[in-house]
Amino acid sequence: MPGINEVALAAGVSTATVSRALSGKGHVSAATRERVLAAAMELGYVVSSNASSLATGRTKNVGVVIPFLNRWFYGSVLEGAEQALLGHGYDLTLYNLSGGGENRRAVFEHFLLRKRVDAVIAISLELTPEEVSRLLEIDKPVVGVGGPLPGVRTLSIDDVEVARLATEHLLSLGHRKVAHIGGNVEMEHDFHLPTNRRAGYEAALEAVGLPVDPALFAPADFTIEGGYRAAKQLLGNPRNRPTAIFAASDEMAIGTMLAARDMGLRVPQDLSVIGIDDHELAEFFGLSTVAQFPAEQGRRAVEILMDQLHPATRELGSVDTPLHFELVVRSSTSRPEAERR
Amino acid sequence: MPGINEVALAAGVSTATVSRALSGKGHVSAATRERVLAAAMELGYVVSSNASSLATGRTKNVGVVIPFLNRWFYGSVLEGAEQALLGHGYDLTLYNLSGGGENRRAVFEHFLLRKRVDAVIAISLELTPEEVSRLLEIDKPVVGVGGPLPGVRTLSIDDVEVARLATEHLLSLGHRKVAHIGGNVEMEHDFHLPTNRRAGYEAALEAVGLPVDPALFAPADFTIEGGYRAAKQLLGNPRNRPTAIFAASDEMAIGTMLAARDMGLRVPQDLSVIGIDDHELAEFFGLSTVAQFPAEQGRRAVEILMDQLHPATRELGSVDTPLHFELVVRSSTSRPEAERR
DNA sequence: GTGAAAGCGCTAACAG
DNA sequence: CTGTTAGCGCTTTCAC
Repeated sequence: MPGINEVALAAGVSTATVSRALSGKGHVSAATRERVLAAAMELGYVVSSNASSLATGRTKNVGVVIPFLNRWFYGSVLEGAEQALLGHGYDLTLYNLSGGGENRRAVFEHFLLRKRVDAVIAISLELTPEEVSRLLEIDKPVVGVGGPLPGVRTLSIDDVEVARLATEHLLSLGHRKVAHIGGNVEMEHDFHLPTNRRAGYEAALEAVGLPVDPALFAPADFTIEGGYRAAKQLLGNPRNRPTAIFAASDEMAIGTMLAARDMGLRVPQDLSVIGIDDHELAEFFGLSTVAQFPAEQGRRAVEILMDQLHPATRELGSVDTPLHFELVVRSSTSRPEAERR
Repeated sequence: MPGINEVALAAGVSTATVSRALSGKGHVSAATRERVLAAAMELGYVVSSNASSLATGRTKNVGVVIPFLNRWFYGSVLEGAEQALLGHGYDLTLYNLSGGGENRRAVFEHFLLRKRVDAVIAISLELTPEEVSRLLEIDKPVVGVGGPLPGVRTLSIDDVEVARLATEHLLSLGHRKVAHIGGNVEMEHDFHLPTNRRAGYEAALEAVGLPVDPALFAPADFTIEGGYRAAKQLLGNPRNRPTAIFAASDEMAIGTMLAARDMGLRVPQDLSVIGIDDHELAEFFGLSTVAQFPAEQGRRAVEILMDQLHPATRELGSVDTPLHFELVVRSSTSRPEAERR
C-alpha cells in the first residue's frame, strides 16, 4: 500500500504536487500531471480517505438512516441514493433503525456523531423530538425523504393529492361505493402519511357530494397480508359491499386483489382496486396505481445535498420542483358492473 | 464540536489520559476516569473517527458489496450484518452493484480501495476473476455470503442438500411427476446456485429410481412473474402435467401458486408446490418451503470478520458449523389427489 | 498512573 | 507552476 510519498518520489515531485495533480485542485503543468498520474497508476496508489478527511474536514461520505430495508419503497430510495452518491464520488454508510430501541439510540447517540459523514439522508423517519435535535445538532446538511421531519428539508409527494387522484379515478369510472384501506391509528403516531392519504380520499368524495362512510374504511399495516385481511372485512359486509377499494399502498392493494379472488369476486368486474406506489409487483398483478418514483427521490435527495456541500456547482431550479406522481391505469379498475349491464 | 483537547482541559489531564480513559486501553485511575468521562459527556465529545483511524490504522467500518437491494434475500442478509456490526461498534458502508458496468468498475477500482474499510462482506456475488483479485488485493479480511467466491471464505447453505430435501418431501408424499422450476442457463454463468439446486432435485429423483424428465424442467428468473410464466408452461402441458412443482425460490413458488389458481387448479389438491427460502410472503401464501436464514447468515459473516479483526476475542467453534436450513411444511403440499380417493 | 512528544498520510497556505 | 511547512485530531511509545 504505497503512500503519497512513494508516488512523489517516483514522479520526482513533492507530495504537494502529487496531491494537486490527483485532486485536480490547484495548477499543475500537463507534463508533471502526466508523470504523477503514471506513477500513481503504476504503484496502484489510492489516497487514504482518513488522512484526506482529517486534512480537509470533509469525508466524502454520507449517512443514510432508514427504518427498514426489506420494503420496496425504502430499498428503492436507498438504491437511488446510492447510485447518485457513487456518481459524485461519495460513499454511503447505512444506519438501519429496524433493530429497535437500543440500536436506535446507538445510532443517534454515537454513530451519527462520529464525524464520519458530511451529511445525512433520513428516509421516512418518524423521529422523536429528541432524535430530531440530535440530528440537527451535528450541524451538517440533512434532508428527509418521504417523511415529515420538523425542521428538516424534506422531499415527498403530496400525499393528499395522490390519494385524491386515485379516488377520483374510481369516482370518474362511476363508482359510488368506494372504500379505503389505510393506516391504522396506532401507526399514525406522528406519521402523517396515512392521515394525509385518507384526507385526500375524503376530499375526493366530498368534492362530488358523496358522504364519507366510516363503514367503508378499514385499517391495515401496509403489508399484503394486512391488505388481505382488511379487504375481506370490507367485502364480507353483506349489505354495503363496496364496488371499489382504494388502498393506501400497492402492497395492501395486492392483498385486496387476492382477497377478492378468494371470495369469488372478479377484479375488475365485481371490484375495482387501486393502490399507490407502482410497486414492482403492480404490473404483474395488473394493478392500477398512482406511481411515485422512490429511486428518483433518493437521487434528488443526493442532488440537494451536493448543492449544499458544494455551493459552487449548484444547479438551481431542479431542486425545488415538487415530486411528481402519475396515474397508471392497468386492469384492476373499470366501470362498476351495474353501470355496464 | 469539542476535540480531545477541550476534554483534557476540562478534566485537568493530558489528552493521552483522555484517550486512555475513553478507549479503555491502558491504565487510568478510577478517579480520573470518572472525571474524564464526566467532562466528555458534559461537552458532548465524540472522537473523530478519521483522526482515530489515521492514528490506529483501523477504521471500525466494513464494506458490504451487494448485487441488489430490493430482493428479500439480500435485504435480509444486509439487515443481519448491519445489526451485528452496530453491536460491535462498526459502521457499514454499502456498495450496491446494481447500477451496472460503470458503477461496478468504480466500486472495485476506487471505492473499496480507499482504505476506508477494515474488511468486506460480499453478498452473493458472481465476480469476474479480475474483480476477485481486486478484492483480495486490498489485503483485508473478506467473507462471502451465499455465493461461491473462489479464494474467499464463504458462508452458504448446501444448495444440493436443500433442494434434495424439498424434492424428497414431495416424493415422500407420493408424487411421481415432480417438476422443477430453476435458473435459466444464461444466469448460470458461473453462478452455481441454480445448478446445485437442480442437481439436488435430480439426485432425489434418482434416489427413488425416477427418471429425470427434461420436459418437467422450466427455467425462470427467480421472480414471482418468472415463476408464474414457467408454471403456466409446465401446467399447460395436456399429457404430462406434473402433480407437484419444486421451485428453486419462494418467489418462483408463489408465482407457481398464482398460475395454478389462474388455471383453475387447486393447491394442494391438484398441485403441490414447494420453494426455498421462507420468504416473508411464504406464510401468507401457505407455502411449504425449506427455510434458510439470511439475517442469521449476515450476522455470522460479521462474527467471522470480528474474529479475524480481533484475534484476541475469538470464540472458535461457532464459526465453522454449516449453515442450517429447515423444512417448513404449510398448506401448499399434500399427497397427490390420485392417491387419496 | 500520567504526561510529553512523535507521528498516522494527506492538504493548504505561503513562498518562491 | 511547484516545493516547504504547518497542521488536521487522535493514539501510543517512552519516560517520569
